[in-house]
This record gives sequence, structure tokens and C-alpha cells, in this order.
Amino acid sequence: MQRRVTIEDIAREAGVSRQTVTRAMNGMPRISEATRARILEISERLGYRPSRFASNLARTSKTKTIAFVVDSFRNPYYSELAADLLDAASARGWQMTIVSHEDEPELQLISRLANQVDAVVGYLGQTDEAALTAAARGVPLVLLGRTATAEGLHSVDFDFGPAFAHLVDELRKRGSKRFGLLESQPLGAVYKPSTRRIAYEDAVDPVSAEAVVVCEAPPQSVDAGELGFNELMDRFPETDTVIAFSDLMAMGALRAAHRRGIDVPGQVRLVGVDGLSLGAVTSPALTTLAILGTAFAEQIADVIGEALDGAGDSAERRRTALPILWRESA
Amino acid sequence: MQRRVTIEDIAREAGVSRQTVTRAMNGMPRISEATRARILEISERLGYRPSRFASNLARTSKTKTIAFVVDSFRNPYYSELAADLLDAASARGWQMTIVSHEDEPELQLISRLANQVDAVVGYLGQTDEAALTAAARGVPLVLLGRTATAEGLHSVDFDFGPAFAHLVDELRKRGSKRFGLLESQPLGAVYKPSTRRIAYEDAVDPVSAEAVVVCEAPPQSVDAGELGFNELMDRFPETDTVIAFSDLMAMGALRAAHRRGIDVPGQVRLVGVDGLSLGAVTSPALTTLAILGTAFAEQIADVIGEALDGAGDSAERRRTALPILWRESA
DNA sequence: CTGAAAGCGCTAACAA
DNA sequence: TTGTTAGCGCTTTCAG
Repeated sequence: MQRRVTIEDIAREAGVSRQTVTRAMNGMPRISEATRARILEISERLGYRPSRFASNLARTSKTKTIAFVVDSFRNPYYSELAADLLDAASARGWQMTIVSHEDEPELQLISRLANQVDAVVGYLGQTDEAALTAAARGVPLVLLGRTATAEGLHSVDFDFGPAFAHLVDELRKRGSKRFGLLESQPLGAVYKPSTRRIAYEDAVDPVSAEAVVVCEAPPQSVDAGELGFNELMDRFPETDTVIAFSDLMAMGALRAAHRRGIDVPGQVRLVGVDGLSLGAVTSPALTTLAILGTAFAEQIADVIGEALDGAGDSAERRRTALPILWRESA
Repeated sequence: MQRRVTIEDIAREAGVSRQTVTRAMNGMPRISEATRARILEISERLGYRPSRFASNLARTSKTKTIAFVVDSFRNPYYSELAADLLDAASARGWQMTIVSHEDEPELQLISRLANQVDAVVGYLGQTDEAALTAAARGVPLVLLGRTATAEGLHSVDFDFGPAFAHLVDELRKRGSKRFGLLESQPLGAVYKPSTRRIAYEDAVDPVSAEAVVVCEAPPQSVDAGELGFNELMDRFPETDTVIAFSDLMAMGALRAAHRRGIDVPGQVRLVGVDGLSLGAVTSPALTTLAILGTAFAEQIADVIGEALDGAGDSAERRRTALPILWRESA
């Protein structure tokens, strides 16, 4: 392996000091155009590449980088959230790197990230909070979609309770009587009702609370939604309003409805959860309980900001409200 | 601003040397469990956060970070490409940061990135190659969707010529006679036929070559596709095969076809370009000239890899083939 | 098992 | 306009 070309080499070649090279390279003042041009020419000839670690170490204002961890980046929910977060991050002058942890064990991923970024945010599944904190080795961690309890752990969670209560209320005003629910479940896992489901059951009448289908195949997918909708309508034909726990599933339900000749929203109203922009291009466009959007991303960014500044003692914990995005399907 | 807590502070507090602290923090051997535990406790109490710049500077194997620059991350084409690229990057042990350049001038963005990452790859619009190279200050640049000519600039371009020839050929075999084309154009820009259009015109018969609609409103959008399809069918009712220059436009065309009661592929065959996974969930599913996929991402990653290793002298330039993804719409 | 010394490559502050 | 002197905070030899 070749020794790296440093400013030292350029300085020697040009017969100037390292400082002069720095000035030339970074477009700083107090240097003559002639020497700058000469140095630039030499650095190119020598194949010089600055070391960002060295420069950031020496520099007073260091660039902040945060890592956003998702399950799979192919899920539009994550990519849209990433887009929102990216905007919020660059508005604050941060870099954001996106990491998907397909196979790598979560704790290992976190400790790897810990010496590459200044904060880690994402949907982390690991429930042992002490282990998470330990793996982060002092780097702030912001958990999404759950509420942290351990000291020093930050989190932004959703307020599903009020959201479902409000949604069901509004739907009733529009004539909904019998609700049905489409939930999905990771393949082969032991079923455990989600916080969403619990919030939903609190919001609807007892009969509706029974009409729940838990889709088995590929969770959160369009196919799961299609399968689930069919099963739901077979088992609970009275259903006049279907709530799917993700927009992708709702899209599958929409497709199933088309195929069965069920008019949406004429015969069955359909509501998703997530707020995917994709939901706007289906026909009919999808009404949804919107998680995504600038508000959520800004809130996350604020939490990160405080975590970055804070000495690490006080932990930020927020709960975010979910507005209803009325479109055509309900 | 507080002075930062360093290993020095911990060492002093613990009454050991800095090296011992390093050993404790990084889980290195040759240290007793007792002192490790004590040091970890102290570092937590003091709120120590390692400096990734210092550690990477001192470390022999540095982590590589590449930046992927896109127009807007809300376009599924870019987010799917990002996902592919992310896989290729993490397989190589690289970090990837995604940057969208909404307002920031491109050259400024590049020179900013130049001291934060080890390579920049993306769809860069700037045509002045010398300016690009200068802005990158020695950091390798990989241009996508165009072919670089200047020295030291890498690129991965598409081979539209053979792709369209092959596509048109295959479609003819399936009975297509009259082709129509949907292109889109940035709002308010002077129209300049794309390389895709030129390749297309070379592939079809003269009459078909006339049937081209350039959509004006939001380029590459579903709406543009819908508008364009309507105009195309009004002006060229003989058309039996529509090629849209992006999958999103094709999705809009599909919607328009449904609304006009035109059966796809029965009356009109429809083909998109991009290979979005989204195209698999429309009904009928979208046939497309696939850009996306592991092959493209791997090719890009290879180019980046060589750029990262290479002394910067030889430039890698590749052209990638586009396979046809036959689904239901054609 | 622990410590001392010597950098990693660059920039800030000052002096010339 | 240029050079000098100190670091930035950490890890890597190599001794002890």
C-alpha cells in the first residue's frame, strides 16, 4: 500500500509551508493567486486527496452526521420518512447516512455506527434498553415508534389512542357503522396485539372490535392487504368501513375491492395508516392517518438536536399526534 | 461551549494512562476486567463521547463513506436506486450518505461534500466537466446517466440504443404496429430531445416516430403521464403501443387508460422505463425497460471501488444494458 | 497487564 | 503574503 500524499508532500514540492497549501486548497484568503494556482497544479499532479478526518479534527466546527436505521429501504414508508428527515437534517447542516440492517445483529450495528456518526435514530427492535445504551457507547440514540424508559435514551412515539378515537368518531359522522381491521404480523412470529390494535379496540364498538383479520404473509405488503381484505369481507360481510394498519395494505385492500366489484368509498370506506404520498395516486385516492410529513420529521430532528447538544443527562421523549389526511377513499 | 471530555480526562480521573482507557473503550485485550469496568463507569459518569474523527485519523483502517446525490428523494426511482446502491455499498463495508440538492448550487454542494466523504456519485446536471472536477478537489466523482469525457471523471451511462431496438423488436413480434411515445420535459425549459428519444426514433418506423407527446407539467410524474396519454390518444388514435419514458408516467397513462375505458394490454400495450418495483403492484402490472436492479448498482459500486483505489489517473467509464421486465401491460 | 512516546493529517493563531 | 508553532483526540508501536 502506497503512502498517502499529504499537504506536507505538496509543500515540499512547491517549496512553501503546509499552511500555504492549506490556504490554497480551501480557497482561503491571504495567498497570491500565483502560488495558489501553482499549488493546485502540483496537488493534482501528485494525486493529492485531503483527509476528511484530519481536517475535521483540526477544524473548530465539525460536521455532524446522524445515522437513520431502517428495516428495509425498499419499503416506501421508510424511504418517505427518510426524505422528510433528510430535509430536516440538511436544514440543520447535518449529514445523514441511511443504514438498513438486513442481517447484521442490531447491537453490533449500533456499536459499529457509534464510531462513525454523532447520533443514531431509527426503528430499533431490540427491547433491552440497557444493551442498546451500552452498545451506543455515549452516542445519543433516538428510538422511533416506541417510548424509551431507560435513562439517557431518547424517543419519539405515536399517540395512537387519540388518533383512532378521533378517526372512528369522524367516520361515524360520515355514516360508518361496522368497522373492520386489517393488521399484519411478521411471518412465523407469535402474535402479540400491537399498540395500534389496542388503541383501535378502545375506539370502536364491541361488535366491530371482533372484526379483525391478521394477515399472515409478507407483513405490511400490498399482497397481505389483498388477502386480508378478502378474508375480512368473507367473514364479516356487514363491514362498511375498513381500516388497514398501513397504506400498503390499504392499497392491497383497494385492489381486492376492485376485483370483487366493491365500490370504494360507496359500499366500503377504506382508511390506511402512514400517510404515504403514494396513496394520492391510487384511484380512489387513499384516506389515511398520516404519520409521515414535516411535523414528524421536525420533531425527530429537534430531539436529535437536543441530544447532540445536551451533555447526555436529560432524555427527550415525545409523542406525536397523527392528523387524518382525508382523500377520496373515506 | 463546554470543553469536550476526552480520554485524557478519564485517564486522569481513573489514575491510569490514556492507552488503558482506549483499551477499555474498544473492548481490546490486555486489560483486567476490573479496570475496564471502572473506566467504563467513569466514562459514563463524565459523559464521555469518543471523537470519530480522532479515532479514524489514528486508526489504520479508515471507514469509507460515499455520497449519493439525487434531485429529490421523493421520486421512487431515486429511492429504489438508493436502496440498491446501499446494499452494494454495505456489502463492501462502505457507509453511504444520501444528499438531495434541492436549492444548493451543484458545484457548491460538491465542494462541500468533498471534505466529508471519500467519493461522490450521482445524477449531476452540471455540464462543465472541468468545473465539476475542480469542485471535487481530488475526491473521485462518478456521474450517472451520462458519459464523462474529461480526464479523471468516472461515469456509468445507459445503453439506450440497443435497448429500444430490442424492445421495439419484441413488441412487433407480439403484434405491435403503431408506437406512441410519452416524454416529459422540465417546466419552462427549452425542449431538447433526450438521448432516449433519439434512440427510440432510431428504433421505430417513420410514422410511429411522429407520434410523440412531450408532457409539460411536473416532469416524470403520474399526472404528466395521464395528461400525456390523453393527448397522445386524441392526436394519434391508431396507436396500439405506448412507451412512456418513466414508470411513473406509465402509471399515469394506465390511470388515463382505465378512465377512457381502454383495455391494457388488450387494446393498447403499455411499457415504462425504470424498473420500479411499484410497477409490480398496478393492475395490470407494468412492463418496463429496467434500469434499476442489482446489476446496475453493482456496476456503479465497482466503478466507485476502482476510483477509491486508483491513484485517480485512469477513469472508469461504463455503459449498462437495460433488460426488459415483462409483466402484464405489454 | 500497563505506560511512554510518537504520530495520524490537518488548521488556528499568531508572528514575520 | 507567507511561515511558525501548537494543538485537535485518538491509536499504535514498543517498553516496562
